Amino acid sequence: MPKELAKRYEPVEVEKKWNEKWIESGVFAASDTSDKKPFTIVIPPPNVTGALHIGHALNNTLQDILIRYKRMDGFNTLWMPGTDHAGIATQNVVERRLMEEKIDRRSLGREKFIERVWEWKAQSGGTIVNQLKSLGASCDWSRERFTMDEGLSKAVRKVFVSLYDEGLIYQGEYMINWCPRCHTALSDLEVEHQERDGRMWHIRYQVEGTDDTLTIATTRPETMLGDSAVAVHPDDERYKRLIGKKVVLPIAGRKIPVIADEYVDREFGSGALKITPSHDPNDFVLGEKHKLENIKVIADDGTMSAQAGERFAGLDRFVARKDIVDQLERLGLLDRVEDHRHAVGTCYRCHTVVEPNVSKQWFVKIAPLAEPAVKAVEDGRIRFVPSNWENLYFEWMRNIRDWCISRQIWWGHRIPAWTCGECGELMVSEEDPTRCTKCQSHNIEQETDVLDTWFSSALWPFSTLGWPEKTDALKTFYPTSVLVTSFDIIFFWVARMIMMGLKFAGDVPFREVYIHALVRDAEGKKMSKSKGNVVDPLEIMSQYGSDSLRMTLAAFAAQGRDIKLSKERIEGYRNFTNKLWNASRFALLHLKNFDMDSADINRDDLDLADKWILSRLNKTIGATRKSIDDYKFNDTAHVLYQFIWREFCDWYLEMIKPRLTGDEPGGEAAKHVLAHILKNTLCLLQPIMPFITEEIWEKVVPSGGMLATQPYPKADDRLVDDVVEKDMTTIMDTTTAIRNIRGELGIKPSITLDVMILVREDQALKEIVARQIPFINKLAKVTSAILEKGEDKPKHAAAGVVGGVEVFVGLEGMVDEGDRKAKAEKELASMEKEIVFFRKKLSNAKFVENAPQEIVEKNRAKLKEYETRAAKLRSHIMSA
RNA sequence: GGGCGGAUAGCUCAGUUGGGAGAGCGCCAGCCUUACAAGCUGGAUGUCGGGGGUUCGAACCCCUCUCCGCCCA
Repeated sequence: MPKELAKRYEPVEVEKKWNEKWIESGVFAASDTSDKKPFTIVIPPPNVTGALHIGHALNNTLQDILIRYKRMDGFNTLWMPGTDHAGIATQNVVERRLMEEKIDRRSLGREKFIERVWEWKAQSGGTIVNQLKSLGASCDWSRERFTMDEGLSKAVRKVFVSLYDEGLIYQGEYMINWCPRCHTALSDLEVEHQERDGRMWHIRYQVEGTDDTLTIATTRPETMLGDSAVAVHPDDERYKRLIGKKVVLPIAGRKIPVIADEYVDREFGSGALKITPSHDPNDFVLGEKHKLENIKVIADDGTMSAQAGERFAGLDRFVARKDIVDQLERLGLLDRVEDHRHAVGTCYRCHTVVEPNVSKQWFVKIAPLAEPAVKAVEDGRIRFVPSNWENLYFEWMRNIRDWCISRQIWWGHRIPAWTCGECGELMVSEEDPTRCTKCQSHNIEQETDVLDTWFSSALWPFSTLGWPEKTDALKTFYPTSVLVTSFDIIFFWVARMIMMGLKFAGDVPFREVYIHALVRDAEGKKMSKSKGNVVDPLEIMSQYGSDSLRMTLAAFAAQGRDIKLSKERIEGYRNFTNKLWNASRFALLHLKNFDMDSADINRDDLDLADKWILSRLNKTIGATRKSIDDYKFNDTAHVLYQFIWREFCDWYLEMIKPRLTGDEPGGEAAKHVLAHILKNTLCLLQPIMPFITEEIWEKVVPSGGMLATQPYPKADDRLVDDVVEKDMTTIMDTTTAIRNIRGELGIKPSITLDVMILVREDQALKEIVARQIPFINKLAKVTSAILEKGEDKPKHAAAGVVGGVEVFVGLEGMVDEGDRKAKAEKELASMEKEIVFFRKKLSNAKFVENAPQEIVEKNRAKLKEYETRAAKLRSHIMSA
């Protein structure tokens, strides 16, 4: 027997309770060996030391909706959870904490520092996982992984070594992006370009042995100390005569050649380009081509190096810039200065301006990996949803450059390469060597660099399943079903997983990639702590409950558009949670002694409303399933919202009240249907709002299992009945027509009105309406009766016409005659407008000829309906 | 400079084989109506960014212009 619901829903307590119960009972656990069809998602691993932000909330809500739906629908469902070690970000956090103790990591030493990071991980690492749990994320938590776990680290080594052995990993001196603050190389992707207001300095270089000068233009005068040449276009008449000559570098006094290269854009700046191979990627390329000297004038910490000259060594690069400009000005070599807006590369972790730098790094040769990865998407083995992201993916993959994977930090997977101190032999191996493989010396040292965090993330879909071991989990769950993520990490992560999955796990890592929106603030700006415009999901969850947040996020998760979120928008769905609670409370009040397991809708005493709500339920089931299958979560939320609030609560519950309270027969049938609808509704809603539905379910079926393990409803087409829906619509419209008259004429709701209902032609409809009179009475607060043929229409009545039904609301002594007439005329006027519209359309021969018969008929029917309604109204106005 | 997305009610947004424009919030009016005032009932609201074209018919297809966002160089 069902139990009562508390008067109010208290989300915080309820959520805590179910989190514990779900996890204890193991309902989220997947089976490595099961006959059921698998459905797998690997979580995009959040930073282990991070905290849940609204983007996580959206990302994980959507995954959880899919997972819970599939679990209920009978799949062997695995949602693999875990966290990422987030090398640079985590190292930065720990460094900052050490700074508070006035400790520099270098003085602490590598080992001690790593210890501190592990300590910090132990201290804060559970936070985000617990936050995901409070969100309701139904991961198989027993399988939680971390990118630095032993197993995953083994996978990293194995991949590194085999790529190296195949020649796909190499070490070399190339131009990379250097963050002087994080003190590490970054991949191209990790550089964010920001538009900034800068300057363009035009500087005169003296041509050797003459009074002639050559003016170059630069946005970075401090790099001139490292210039190795000046380049001009070979066909540039202005400079042709200087090609092959030398110019004197101001301040430094070095002589550098003037070279010709078609790369130079004659229109840009002065048309003469200073070349600094050590500090500009394009100059680096030109430098290689023309065999120019690399002079590194900016050190790794962002200050000028000794090579920049004594006067500048140790100066910050931006201080040096100012200094150099001042000197040039004094020397009269500064031709002019222009304002110039340009893009500046910044570190994606700390937003320091990155310094292009030539240094020795490890790279992955990407082309051989990218090719099969492109093919996998081209031939549909991986599908992006929405599909337009495929273009972005192709675009990037076609222009992809080798991936710099070494980072000069300490926190991460240390590169498994060793160098012999005696003979210089380089050894790369999975196991730590104890001696040099060439000269047997024990004097060997491991590479100090660690790998880019994304290197290990790229293996996530199979490393978490036990690879390189051939585990049952891997066999059962790989390839995974879908990856859910946002577009900003398609390059960082999605593309790399595809490459690595194909290379090492022998198949695509996932069949589909669902790309969801970015969450922005109410004005559409990106949320950030510094702007102070963040919506904190934890605050929302404690204030409104996780379910309200989840429902809101789902409702706004339309494909292809960002989500603008604010508290007010969440309140609407908090109200919906409340509505669901109260409707369930009402239902349970009336189902006190009802055996919920016996709910039987195959009865012959069902009323119109019963059949209607069953028909609506089954259409809703179909629509809900389809929308989740299509990743249209906003549709899912919308369909359920409309069904529960507008149909179930507003109409069905109101209509069965007279039967439930015994004023009308049929109470038993109503209870069976009510129980059925309630149970199904909870099932349908569970993937989006797991907590409240589970809590209600416990009261609805105390003896049954958890809602999270119930089968997901399947639509039963036999219960879909369009005739019933049409009849019910007539009853609803009739009710609304009466309410409208009351409202428009300002009659108090407390007054019970007398209504006569006339159905002129349709005998079947007349019977249906007659049967529904008690319910119309209740819903519109009237006493109504069917007007028989020959009976007089009431005097002083306001008339309403709905389809085949006319209503006459008796208003004697209540309303001014003029008001009543005015209302009828207003309605007539709007109807006549419709009639004109349809007549015109139907009198167009071309329309009738060309439009599909179905559409023409539809228009004819509408015209006819409006004409009869208008005729009826007219006669009422005349006779009133 | 190249690419992608967006412009629909006051606000936020739905709207696919082209067939009389929708939701939520807000607004106006009226209500304690035995589940719910976080609620109930009724109501108002649109040159679907501008212009042109295709079509019997365009929010939707084509061209063009304007504005806004994002990504890449």
